[in-house]
Amino acid sequence: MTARTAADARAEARDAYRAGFAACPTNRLLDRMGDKWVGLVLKELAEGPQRYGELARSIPGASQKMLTQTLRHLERDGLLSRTVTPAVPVRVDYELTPLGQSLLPVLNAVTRWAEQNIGQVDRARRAYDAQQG
Amino acid sequence: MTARTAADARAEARDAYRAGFAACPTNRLLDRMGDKWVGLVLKELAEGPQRYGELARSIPGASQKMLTQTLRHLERDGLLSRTVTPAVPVRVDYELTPLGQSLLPVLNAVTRWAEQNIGQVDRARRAYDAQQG
DNA sequence: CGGGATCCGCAATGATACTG
DNA sequence: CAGTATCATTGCGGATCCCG
Repeated sequence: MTARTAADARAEARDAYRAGFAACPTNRLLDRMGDKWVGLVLKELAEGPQRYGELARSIPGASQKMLTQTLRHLERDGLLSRTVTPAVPVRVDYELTPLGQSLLPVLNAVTRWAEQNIGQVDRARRAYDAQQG
Repeated sequence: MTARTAADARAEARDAYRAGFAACPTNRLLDRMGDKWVGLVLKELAEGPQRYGELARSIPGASQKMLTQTLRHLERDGLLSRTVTPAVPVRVDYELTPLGQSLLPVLNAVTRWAEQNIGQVDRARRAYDAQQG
């Protein structure tokens, strides 16, 4: 059948919308910042360059894999730079780029809102949960 | 064996750290905002109250399930209110609460950075990909 | 020291059908 | 109209072993 059902139309609209959605800068950024360890890594590097091991010790919650993956993503996006110093043993330093530093104020805005309003959120959550299990 | 291996110690450190991590307001907020459709929904409701169907049409990329789930989460966190008007057919309106509105400037900060810097991010990404496939 | 490679479980996401 | 219920998928996050 070549009949165009309503479902087909909806599916097409979805796909078209999602193409635009994936390209939307805001959502791309939110997606990145929503990555579990991105916020922590940026906060750590905000205070200065650090070696891989230092980061790993500062953020013991992240597995090696996730820490490396997070660092690679941020490097790919140009938010931080990775510097390898050939020696024995090898030394690798991570540092925020100017672009990465320009993101810090945004991150701080998020942090400030979160700290100031987390109480209200928790109260709302308790009220919601109490009212209807 | 009751021997305490280094792996055990690391596992404990991880768990302890993660408990604190889960409680960190910033990460909780980033997690929520990172939810795929939260940004879109907030942007839509920023312009005024809307009915469920309006939202669904404005955001065709989201399935019914995900839209409803997103709305429920935001309602639970006290960021928006859900008003049911008993009628035939039923009418349900969603509206940002003051708390939800107070989050808009933060979201706008994210949007502004994203729009201004997405070009650099894309350039960095192309450079990274070109250099090492 | 700073990873890479691999395998795995589970939760997030989604498509579809049905309901008050 | 505004959902709920159900089932399928997939990929994130993680554990573990190995390497230069």
